[in-house]
Amino acid sequence: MNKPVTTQPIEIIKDKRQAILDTALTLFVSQGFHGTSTASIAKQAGVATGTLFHHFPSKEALMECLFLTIKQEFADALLLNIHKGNDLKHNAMQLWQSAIDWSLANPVKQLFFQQYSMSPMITPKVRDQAMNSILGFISELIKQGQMMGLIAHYPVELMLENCHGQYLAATRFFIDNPQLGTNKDYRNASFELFWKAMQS
Amino acid sequence: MNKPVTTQPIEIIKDKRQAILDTALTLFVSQGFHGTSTASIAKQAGVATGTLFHHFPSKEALMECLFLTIKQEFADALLLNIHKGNDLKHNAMQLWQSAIDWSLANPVKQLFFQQYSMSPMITPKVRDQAMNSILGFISELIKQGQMMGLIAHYPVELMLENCHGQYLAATRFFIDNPQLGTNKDYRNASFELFWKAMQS
Amino acid sequence: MNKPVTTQPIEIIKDKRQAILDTALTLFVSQGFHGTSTASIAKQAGVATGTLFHHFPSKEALMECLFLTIKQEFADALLLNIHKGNDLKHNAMQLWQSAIDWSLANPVKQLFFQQYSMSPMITPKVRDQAMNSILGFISELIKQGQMMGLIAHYPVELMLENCHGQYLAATRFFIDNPQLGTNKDYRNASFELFWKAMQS
Amino acid sequence: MNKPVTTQPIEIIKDKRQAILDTALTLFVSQGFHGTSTASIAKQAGVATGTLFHHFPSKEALMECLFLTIKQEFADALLLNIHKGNDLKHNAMQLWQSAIDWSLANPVKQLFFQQYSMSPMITPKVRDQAMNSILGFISELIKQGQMMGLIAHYPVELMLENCHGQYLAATRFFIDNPQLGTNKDYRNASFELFWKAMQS
DNA sequence: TATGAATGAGACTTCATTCAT
DNA sequence: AATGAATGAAGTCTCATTCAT
Repeated sequence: MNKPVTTQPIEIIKDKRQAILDTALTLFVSQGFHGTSTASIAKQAGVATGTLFHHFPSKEALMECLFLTIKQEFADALLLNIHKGNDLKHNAMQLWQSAIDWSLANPVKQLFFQQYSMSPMITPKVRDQAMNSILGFISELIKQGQMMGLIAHYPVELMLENCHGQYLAATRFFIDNPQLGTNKDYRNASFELFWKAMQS
Repeated sequence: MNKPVTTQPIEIIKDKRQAILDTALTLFVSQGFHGTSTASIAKQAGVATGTLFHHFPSKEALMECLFLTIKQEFADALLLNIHKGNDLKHNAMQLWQSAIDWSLANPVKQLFFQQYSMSPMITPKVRDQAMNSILGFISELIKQGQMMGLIAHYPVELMLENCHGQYLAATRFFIDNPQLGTNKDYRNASFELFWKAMQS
Repeated sequence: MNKPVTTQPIEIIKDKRQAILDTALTLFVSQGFHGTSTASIAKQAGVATGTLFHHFPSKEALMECLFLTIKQEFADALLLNIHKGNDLKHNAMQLWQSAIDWSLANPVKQLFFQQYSMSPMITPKVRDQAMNSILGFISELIKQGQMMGLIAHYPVELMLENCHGQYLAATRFFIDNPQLGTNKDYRNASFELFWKAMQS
Repeated sequence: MNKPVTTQPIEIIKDKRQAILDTALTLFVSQGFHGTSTASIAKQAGVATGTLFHHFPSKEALMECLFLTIKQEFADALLLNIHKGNDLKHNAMQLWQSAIDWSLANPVKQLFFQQYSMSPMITPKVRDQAMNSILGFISELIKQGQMMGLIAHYPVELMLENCHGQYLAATRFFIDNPQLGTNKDYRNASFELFWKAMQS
């Protein structure tokens, strides 16, 4: 029996490891981490139960890999749109809108963050690592702004946490109300709320 | 055998149902919902496994009861400190400080909210019910402020979500840094960030 | 607080012991012995869980009491209609019709027999005792008929078992098809099948 | 390590699924459905508890599978011995004797039928399906006999139920008195009782 | 007689993980 | 790399029964 030289649809060629990650994302978001069995991930991904454990040593490891992969995707999307100009507010706005855009383009991944960023499923070490690498340059922006007198002089760590909280709130709102995601008024309002809090 | 005139320590008299709720709170926060077995709750609460199910039909029902009970406690604490004066900003600050105070006085309960307010362990129906009954008067305050020209004219639902997000961020910060909870500068800063976002 | 002198409806006055027996009958038939908890019997009978165990030392004892009580009821109904005439076939028919009548008048009790007469819930001792006391005079009738040359000369124990089997089949049929219970043709047919097997 | 050329005893080669079915049959008959724990089935079958649930989604499903499997076995045994000759009574006798033979050769399976054919453990749907597929050709035989004037003209469904009842009675008798199973007189008597009821 | 909270053994079932193929 | 039958520990929940009131 010869192996036929097929030009199969992309989805079928896509390697099993990626299929497992994709399926895990969907199921973790819709049913929770403990509500999702490795068997169900394997089944829906179209692989055998054993296969999952060839690619990931454990369920926890799969979760960690998923978390870091998506965080990296998010960071890449943000970095792509950073054009350091002289206008700090403009830069901040671009960053904010990029982040909102990404969350609207990847609602399932954003829901994944909402659910798991703070959950005990993610070890603090992994969480902090992911957070800092992303919030690192936010922190820099805030310090710069303060030195330039454009940003209020509150403790930086408090402001950082506040940024994160407002961002989560905004994406939560837009994901719950998808039709407003393209509405200029709402989009601007979400940034203005944020910026007013920050500015001096 | 005479019935002894007991002056038992309060903790022992406290009924078993409450002991179960208290223990569940602690364990859910420290080990997660799925990481906590009903057997361990019962054991640590000093009751038999069957007793838990005598008072709560299921583990989920126990969680729901716990969530609503604590939300009510929080709401009661806030309502106690509302003194409607003419100065809107002052009123808002009192509310904000009451909320922060409560979270510092009840750090475990606050952690419980951080973990479960957005989790799939809580039915959307229950979550919304709890949210609306509490955030209801916040919504009213915002609308009043807008009519008086003191609060910015952004969509109310977006502002509401933003309030919640900033509150979660502030309590997260103070619980992670307990020694700053009594620091006037940090406390004021947390309110100022919030208020600046809101004001017109 | 005075106890009012009420003339309560019979159902409420009916003593709790009987209420427990009645409820147990219904539930055992509809949900099976193991599918029925003592708690559910007590609840539906309108008594406390403990009360059941004041009247019956155990669930098994309740079952046994129920079984014997109903068997006795059935036997009483049959004996009432026995008028020993000279016509053996006529006597047999009266007996047969009485039995069918009883089963139609007490369908739940008949279903109870269908389910439990042969089940391991009833100890063989109790079962045999109940059986023999009733089938005793059937046995006598057969022997008489054989001596008179009216009944076929097969082994009595085999015929006895056959009688029982045909009776169960007939009641099963009439209970499954209640509208045919009053149909003369079906009623006569059920007896004729039985009698033809028996006669010599 | 070479794969040994095993000539293992048949019992050990027999797959685990079958071992579970066999053990379940024995235990359900001797201890009842609810008196038999899935753990005890697995243990006595020599497999892990999980294995049972790998092959059968639930205890109920195991019961259903067992019931249908045995019913099929019984039907196969009957069909094997049907030789449609011209003598209807002879055909009926062959069928009757085959059925009794099967019950004597498989007493445990027959006891299983006695206990569970009418029990609430078996869904009415499953019960009817099994019954009809087997009793289907009995029904045809009766109709044929009636057209040929050999069988009494009573309602077919009533006669069918009667057949079943007499069959259960006969097997009950022979299983309770195993030494009479080979006794010609008793065997013939059991058929004659049946046939006399049927004939016109 | 009646109550119903409390008990704890034991039931069914799930599931992450392994391993021979 | 891939498979999927097998494992057995651990989880949630049920329930007959007791006992202080």
